[in-house]
Amino acid sequence: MSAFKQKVYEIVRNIPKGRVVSYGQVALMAGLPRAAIQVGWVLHISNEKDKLPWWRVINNAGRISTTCLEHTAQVQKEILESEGVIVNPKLKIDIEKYRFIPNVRFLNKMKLPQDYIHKLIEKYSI
DNA sequence: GCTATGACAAGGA
DNA sequence: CTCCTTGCCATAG
Repeated sequence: MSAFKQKVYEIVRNIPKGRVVSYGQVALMAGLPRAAIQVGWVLHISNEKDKLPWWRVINNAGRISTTCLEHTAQVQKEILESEGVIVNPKLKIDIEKYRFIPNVRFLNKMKLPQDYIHKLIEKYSI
């Protein structure tokens, strides 16, 4: 398994219940700022969906964007709502209200280079 | 190594 | 707000 996949798994596993993140955020935390689409791919092909809170990952527009036939957007909506996240009928979520902002300790856990972490802190003041 | 494929993102129309 | 286009980059074949 690639390091990228492992990081994605670890990050997604650590998203708190009732919070959400965007694909781009996960990519950023995995060390690949522009690999958002790959994050979706990793979740899509993952055979550990039962261990991963994949439903807490949505796109940056605050919309559920899965096309997976086994785990539909409707299913994702219901799981999120069961965690207290409000999803409107058009699958839209107030992402800024529920967005999970990682702290420095969380980033350190991801084993990213120190200078990369400092960049993130600088750029996003987290 | 090259091409096609996306559970994406950002900006324009 | 909703489409559409362009840029992106890890994988699969």
